Amino acid sequence: MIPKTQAGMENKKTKILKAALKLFTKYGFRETTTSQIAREAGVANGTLFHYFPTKDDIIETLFLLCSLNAESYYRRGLENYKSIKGKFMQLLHNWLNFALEHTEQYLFINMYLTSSYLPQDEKILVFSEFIEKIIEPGERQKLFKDGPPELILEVTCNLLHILIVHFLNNRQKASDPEYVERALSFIWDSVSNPHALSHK
Amino acid sequence: MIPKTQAGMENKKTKILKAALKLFTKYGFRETTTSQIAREAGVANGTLFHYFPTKDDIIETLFLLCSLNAESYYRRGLENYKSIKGKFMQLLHNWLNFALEHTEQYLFINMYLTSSYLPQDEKILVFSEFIEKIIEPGERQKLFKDGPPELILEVTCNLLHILIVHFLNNRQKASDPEYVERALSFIWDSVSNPHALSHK
Amino acid sequence: MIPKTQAGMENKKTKILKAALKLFTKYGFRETTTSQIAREAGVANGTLFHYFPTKDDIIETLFLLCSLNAESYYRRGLENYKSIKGKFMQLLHNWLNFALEHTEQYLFINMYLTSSYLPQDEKILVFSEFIEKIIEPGERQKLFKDGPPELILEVTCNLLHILIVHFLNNRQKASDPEYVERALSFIWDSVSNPHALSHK
Amino acid sequence: MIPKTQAGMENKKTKILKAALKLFTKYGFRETTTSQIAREAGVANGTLFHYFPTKDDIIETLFLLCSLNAESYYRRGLENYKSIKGKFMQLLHNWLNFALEHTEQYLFINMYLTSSYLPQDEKILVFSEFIEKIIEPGERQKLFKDGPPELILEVTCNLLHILIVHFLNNRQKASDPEYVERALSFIWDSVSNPHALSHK
DNA sequence: CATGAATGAGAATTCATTCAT
DNA sequence: TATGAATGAATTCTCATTCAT
Repeated sequence: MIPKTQAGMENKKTKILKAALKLFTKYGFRETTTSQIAREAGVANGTLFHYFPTKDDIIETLFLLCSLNAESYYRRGLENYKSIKGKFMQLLHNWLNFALEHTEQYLFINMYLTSSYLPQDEKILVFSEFIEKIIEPGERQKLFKDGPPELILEVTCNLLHILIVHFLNNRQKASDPEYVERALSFIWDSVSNPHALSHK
Repeated sequence: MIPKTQAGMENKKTKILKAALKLFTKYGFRETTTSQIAREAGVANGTLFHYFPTKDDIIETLFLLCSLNAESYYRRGLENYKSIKGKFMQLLHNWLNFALEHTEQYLFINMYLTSSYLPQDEKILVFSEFIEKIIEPGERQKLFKDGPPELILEVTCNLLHILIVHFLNNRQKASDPEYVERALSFIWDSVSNPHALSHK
Repeated sequence: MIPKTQAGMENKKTKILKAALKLFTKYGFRETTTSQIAREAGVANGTLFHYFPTKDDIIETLFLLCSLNAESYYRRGLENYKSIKGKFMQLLHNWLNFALEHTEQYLFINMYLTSSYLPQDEKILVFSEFIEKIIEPGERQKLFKDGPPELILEVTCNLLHILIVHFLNNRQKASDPEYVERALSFIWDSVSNPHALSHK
Repeated sequence: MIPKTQAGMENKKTKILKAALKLFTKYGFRETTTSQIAREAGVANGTLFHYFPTKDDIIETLFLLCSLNAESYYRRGLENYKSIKGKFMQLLHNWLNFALEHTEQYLFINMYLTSSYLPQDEKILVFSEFIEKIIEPGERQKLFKDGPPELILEVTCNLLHILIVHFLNNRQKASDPEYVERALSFIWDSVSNPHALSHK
């Protein structure tokens, strides 16, 4: 995730971010103190504030970095699919892979988006593209159940999250493509219109 | 006739719990301080600790009370249904009604179960009965999708929560029995085995 | 100054204010830390913040109290004088007496009004009455030199301050009424119009 | 020809001093941080400490430099006057001119001498010459009011400061020689013995 | 039972200063 | 000489908890 550029200089910043990522996902935002982060990172307390003026800055920076990394995942292979359902399913796979390969980052994004630590309006909508490219076109094709796109998004994200947590706790099952496929289809089944002719 | 002193005693304890419930659900566990609770309850700071040795005790007590109240709701009318699906759907209705009538209590239970304020292992499993009475029998009848009962439970609870929040924000829709029925069926659709003959 | 009411309750608050008054006048606002004040007052660090939410609150409270005390001094005997000059001179004596009897309080007021620690606009004009009752009427009678009333006030206050500091460092001279009278007349000489017939 | 390296060296030192002078007079000693000074000077944080081992060193150096500059002003034209009053008045004009032409330097000297940032005993008496050459001889001639020379000095400096601030805020008035003359005479009137025959 | 003053262990943050390069 | 990353002691302030009354 965080670039490991020219040694020394970025090193401490990286260490701080790594420590923060680890502790935040383990204990929560408020439960993690800046001195814990500094200690875990092996730097002095003041060093942390040399790089990040406030605790919130660490959180925002982490969110930005994790989002960028996630983005590089969730676009993958979308062009291979013409159908909405194909794109939808691919996106679920992409998120799952991201979560499997960058578990802390995935958990951090989830924490950030659901936390009450930060005011709602500061949260960037990472999923706007998902709505624009998949849900709204899908609705025009009557592929999804009736209801506001936000609700479809909510249901999708939450079900996906549950399944992701399931796979994180049972990593061996994540190696079985068939099992994964079946699990992820539940999501489509939940939000798609059963009467639609979704001729894949 | 209830003796005055005892009434008084219960009064303050109750006031504290009510204040805590209100503030916790509004601002979160860490964001609510014990002195805020005392002020809201109209009692002295020390009085709060007379009844509850620690802040966590208030939270635990509230969870217990809310759980008991919830329990009295979610058993309602279950005996009217023989089929697993009937019981399952009734249970969803019960939770929804509980949330509509005791919104703060419902939100508190949800907060408690998802919060990182308390270590995971302290959280009591409120839904064990749900698993024993509905999911496990249902699985034996192949009514549910394959997967561990905990996963079915998780999916059910999360979808239900999303819908409940939707209804809390759109209370007038909650008065339309047909709309409610349709919304809650999505949950059954998500977790039930489509190939099962669920002849109610 | 600070009321010593019913023992215990006010005690700590009083101790804190006394300690703050002493340290602020000795070392300045920024140079005095809240823990120094707490230590000097013999109370715990948190106790200080139990009574005063912020450091600035201590300063504001002290200023208010000192101002009230000063007020009770600088009105004394003014009614005995009909002439502007008589009132003017009496006021100088009153301030001097206040400074001699409540040195720290006088120094605190002076610090507060000249400090850059607090934003200008928060400073209450303690001398508005002086301008209204003495300088402006005096100007209408052409008793003072030409110039904005604020400048007359400034010169008066500054000269007075210099003399007060002189007397604080040479207290025995303050016991010589003649010497005091002569010293304070310098101020009148500086700001009064030499051509005016100030027939006392 | 000035060697490049040396020029560079002086350059940075000068930049730091200029930046410090600007910021100190604008915000105060404690309110100005060393990194603000470095930033304003356009040098690295460490560079500042290469030239000045401590923050206080910057302040002391500035005071020395400003004092030297002031000195070059306040001696000007003194030799044209034989009388004490003539010299006294010339000195006031010199200070005023210094303040008008080097406002920040004047304000810095004033700040330095009145600040509680530095312990009293570190403050050097800049005005010893004033006392030796003007006040003490003047007192022997009974030109000044009775009182210790330090008091005469204090009164003079403070009144002068008030007037200087007045002129800094009303620079157009400083261009009117007659107005200036009248304003500065107030000072002489305040400290001089009215019974003395000050036949210039 | 009830009070609320008192506590003190941290919390986030600041900043003059150091030091390796 | 010049840099700027790194430091850590100190600062203001928070808050769950205690305790004498």
